[in-house]
Amino acid sequence: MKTNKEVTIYDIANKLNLATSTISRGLKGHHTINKKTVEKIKKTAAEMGYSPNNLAASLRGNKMKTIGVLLPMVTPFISSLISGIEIVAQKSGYTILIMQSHDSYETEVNLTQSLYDNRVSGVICSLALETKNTDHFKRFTDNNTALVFVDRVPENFDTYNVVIDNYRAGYKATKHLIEQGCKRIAYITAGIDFSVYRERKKGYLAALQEHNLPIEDELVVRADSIKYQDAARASEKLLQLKNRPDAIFAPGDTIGVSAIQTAKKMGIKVPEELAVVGFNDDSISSIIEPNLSTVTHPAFEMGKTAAEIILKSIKNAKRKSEIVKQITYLNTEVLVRQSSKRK
Amino acid sequence: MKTNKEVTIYDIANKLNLATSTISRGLKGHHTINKKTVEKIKKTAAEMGYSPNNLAASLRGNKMKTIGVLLPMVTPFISSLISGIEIVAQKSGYTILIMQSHDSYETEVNLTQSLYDNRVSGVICSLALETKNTDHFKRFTDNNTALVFVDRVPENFDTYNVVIDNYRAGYKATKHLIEQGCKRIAYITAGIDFSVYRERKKGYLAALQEHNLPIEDELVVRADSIKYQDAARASEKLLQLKNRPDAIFAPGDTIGVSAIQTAKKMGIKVPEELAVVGFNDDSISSIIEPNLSTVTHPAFEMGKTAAEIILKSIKNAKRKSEIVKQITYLNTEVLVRQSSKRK
DNA sequence: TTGTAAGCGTTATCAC
DNA sequence: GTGATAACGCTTACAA
Repeated sequence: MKTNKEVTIYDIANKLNLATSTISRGLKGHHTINKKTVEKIKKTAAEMGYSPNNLAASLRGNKMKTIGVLLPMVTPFISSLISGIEIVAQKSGYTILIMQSHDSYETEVNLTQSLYDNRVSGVICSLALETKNTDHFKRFTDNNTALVFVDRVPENFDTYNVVIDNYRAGYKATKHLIEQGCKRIAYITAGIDFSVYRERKKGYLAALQEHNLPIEDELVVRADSIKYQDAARASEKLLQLKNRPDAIFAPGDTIGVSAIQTAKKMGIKVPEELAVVGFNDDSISSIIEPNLSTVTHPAFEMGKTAAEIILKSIKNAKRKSEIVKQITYLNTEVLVRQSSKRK
Repeated sequence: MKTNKEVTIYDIANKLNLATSTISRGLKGHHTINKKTVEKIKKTAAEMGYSPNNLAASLRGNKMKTIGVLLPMVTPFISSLISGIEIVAQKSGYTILIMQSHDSYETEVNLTQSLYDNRVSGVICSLALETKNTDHFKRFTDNNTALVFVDRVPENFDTYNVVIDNYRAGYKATKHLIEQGCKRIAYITAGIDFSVYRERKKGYLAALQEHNLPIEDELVVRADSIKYQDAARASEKLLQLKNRPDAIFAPGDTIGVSAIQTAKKMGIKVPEELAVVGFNDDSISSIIEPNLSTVTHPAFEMGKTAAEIILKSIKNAKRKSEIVKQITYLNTEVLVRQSSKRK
C-alpha cells in the first residue's frame, strides 16, 4: 500500500493561484464563478486526482449525505424494498447505509445509536419483531433527522409511515378462502403478536365473523420468528389438531411454504384437504408445488415512496414542518394460485 | 422537529471545568486519566445526552470506522455473506455500508468513487458480472484503504481474495453426474464467461475429458444474467436441442431451478431424462420438486473471513504490509438430492 | 467575480 | 494527570 497524500482543494488553489473558497465553489459549478474558471478548476482537479472529502464537508453541515436504512433482516421482500430506496436515493446523490436488527430489540437500539453517531440525514426503518417501545427513535425527530417507518411501523409515533392496509389485506385473503368453501380457517401470527401480523389477524377475524364462521382460539398459533423452522413448527401444531383446519392463512410466503410442505409430509392434500394463502408474492410462492396463492406486497414501491418522503423531508428540515404524522397506504391484492383453488 | 443544539465535548468541559482534551480522553477511558475523573465525565456526558460525532473524529484520522461492502445484488447467497461480514464488523465497532452494483460495471465504478468519498476504512467487494477492468479499485490500494475481494474476484489484482476452488467444485459436480450415468452433460455459463463461471466450466470440461465424454460446443450456453428469466431462456435453448442433454450442471440454484421448471413444462422427467445439479444450496433448492442437488457455497464463512482479513489489514495499515496477494480458499461439497439421483 | 477567515467537533502533540 | 492549541478539509458569511 502506497501512502499518497490526498489532494485537497488547498492544493488545487495553490496550483491555480486561487482561493480555496473559489475552488470549493467552482467544483460545485456555483453560478457566481466565471465559467472559464469553473472549467479550469474542474480540469485541474481531475488531473490532480482530487476527490472530495465528504467527511469534512459534512462536518460543517453536521450531516452526511447518507440515509440510514434499518431493517429486520434481508428477506426477498426487504431486498426489493432496498432496491426501491436505492434507486431514489442514488438519483439525489445520497448514499444508503443498510443495517439489520435481526429482529432483536437490543440490536435495533444499538444500531439506532450508531446511525445517529454517523450523522445520517434521514432514517428509513422497519421495526424488529421484538420491538414494543420506540423511544430510541425520538433521538432522530428531536434532532432534526428525517424519519420514515415502512411496513412494520410503530403504533404511536408521530412521523411518516409507508404501509399497506394490513387489515384489508387480511380480510381479503380470508374472504377468498371462505369463498373457496373453507370452514375452519387457521392463522399463524409471528412474534409477540406484532402490529402488522395483528392487523392481518383482525382482518381475518372480521371476515370469519362476517360469514358466521366460528372463531376458535386453537386455530390461531404463533411462530417465534418468520424463519422457516419456526414457521414449520407452527404449521405442524395446527395440522396435528384433533379437529384439523381446512385452510391456513399465513402472513408471509415462507410461512405459507412451510405449511404446504408440512402438510405434504403428513400426507395432507393441498388444496383439497388444506387450502393455503401466503403473503408477499416472493418468488418461492411460484416455485413450490402446488403454487402458493398469496397477497401482493408492493415492496419496491414502498421503498421508493419512503425514500421520496425522506428526501422531501430533508429538504424542508430547515423550516420546521407542520406535518406531525402522515400515513401513506399502498395497494395489495390476492393472487389466486393452486394452493387455494378448490372450485 | 425540534432543533436542539448538539451537546459536544466542549459543553461537558465547560460544565466540569476541565479541558476538552481531558473529556475526549476520559470518554475513551484513557489510562492516563484519573479513574474518578473518567467516571465523572462519563456520567455527566450521559446526563447531558452527549453523543459522539463520528464525522469530526474521523476527519482527523481521515477514515470512518466503516467498511464498504460492494456487491452485485442481494441474492440468498449474498445475504448470508453480508451476515458474516456484519457479525465480525459489529464486534469491532465497525459499521458496514452496503451497496449494490446490480451487476453493472458503470454502477460499480460510481459506487467505488462514492465509497472512497465517504472515507471508508476498508472495502469488501464481489465483482459485477460486467466488470472486466478493475482499475477503479486501485484508488483504494493506492490510498491506504484495505481491500478484499470475495467470491467474484478479479483475475489480476494484487490483494486479498476469499474464494472457493471453483475449478474443483465444477469438477466434483460434473463427476457426480457422470457417476450417475449421464453422457451428455450441459453447462450454463453467465455473463461474458465471468471468472467464477469460467472456472467452474473448466472443472466441468476436465471431468468430461477425464471420463472420455465428448465435449460439444452446443452443450455450453450462456445466460445474460443469473436472474430467473434469463436462466430459463438458456435452459430452454438446451432442452430444445435436437440431441438433447441428459444432464445440466447449473452454476447457481436459480439457474438450476429454472432448468427443472423448464424441463417440467416441456414434459421432460427429472431426474430420469434430465439430471440437474445447481450451486449455492439456496433454500429454494430444497423446496423445488424434485429437490435440487447442489454444491455448497460457504457464504457466511466467506463473509466472516473477509471481514476478519479487512480488520487485520486496517490494523496493520500503518506499517506497510509485506503481503502483496493472498488467496484464501474455503471448502465446498456436492449435496446429492433427488434432481440428480439416477441409481 | 474572487478572496479572507472563522468554524464544524474531535484528537494528537506538546507542555505543565 | 491535566491543559492549551493546532490540525483534519471543507463551506460560507463577509469583504474587496
